Amino acid sequence: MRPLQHPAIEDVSVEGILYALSDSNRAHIFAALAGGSQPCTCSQFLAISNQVLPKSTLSQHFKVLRESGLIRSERHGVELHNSTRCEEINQRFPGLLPSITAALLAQKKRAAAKRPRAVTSARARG
Amino acid sequence: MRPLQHPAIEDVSVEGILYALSDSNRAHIFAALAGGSQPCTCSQFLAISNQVLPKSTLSQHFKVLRESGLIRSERHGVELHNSTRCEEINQRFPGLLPSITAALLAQKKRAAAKRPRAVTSARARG
DNA sequence: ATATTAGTTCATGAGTATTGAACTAATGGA
DNA sequence: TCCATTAGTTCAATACTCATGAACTAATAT
Repeated sequence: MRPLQHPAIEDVSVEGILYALSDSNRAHIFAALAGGSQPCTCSQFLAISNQVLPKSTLSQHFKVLRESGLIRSERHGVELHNSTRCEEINQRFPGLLPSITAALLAQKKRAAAKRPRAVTSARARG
Repeated sequence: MRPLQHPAIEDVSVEGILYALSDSNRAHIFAALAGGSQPCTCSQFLAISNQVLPKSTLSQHFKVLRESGLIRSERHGVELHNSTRCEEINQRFPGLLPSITAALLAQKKRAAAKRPRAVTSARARG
């Protein structure tokens, strides 16, 4: 299995970051990684907000996050340990990730307040 | 010609905003609208950073920006006057747009410093 | 009326996303 | 050592989305 590729921090683009986080599932994964203190495996996200994702799909999402520079993945035995690259990115683009994370959280809270028990659709760009 | 559709501010999603701005051309257009003091027409952007865009493509880009809630377009005679909805959005998602705009600007400056005279490619997500 | 200008819609080819199935690689037993 | 299990990747097929030339609409001017 070929080694995992991570872009150098100077090759990380704003557009790439925005694109990676423009998908609800990826945004969810990233928020969870950013919020937690420990690196997470991919399969911890096989279920996201009431929907089950095929693992091939999940693998692609992690690949997009990794190639955008948002996360770092390290192989430990059979699993991957994923963590964010927030510090590096925050140095390069100060305030960008915190404000996106805050906005996603605000949106989530508001949605939760509006519809007590419902399903969040993926790729809802409207 | 059917009237232009703008989402209500409470229907604007973070994902939609991030997606709209994940394209270099749209990000460029939005930054210009945000930076300038006057509403701009679409055709002012027929040329963007050394490349010429077909007007059908440009029309689609404005549609995406409009439907994401980032801009408002008003018909004045035969042309559209486009302006941002930054104030509304900043109230709903404080700090989000300023930090994205700042990051795009920082990236642009850095790129300009690195390559004295070159062409910026569209949809560069790497 | 006709021409011009600004922007939209449509059709199509190119590109990208999703996902089941097959695969690889690491590890843990018999 | 060999087989099973587990975690994740790759492949292939289908479905979807994007970019763009051509045809169109609507407003204005001549």
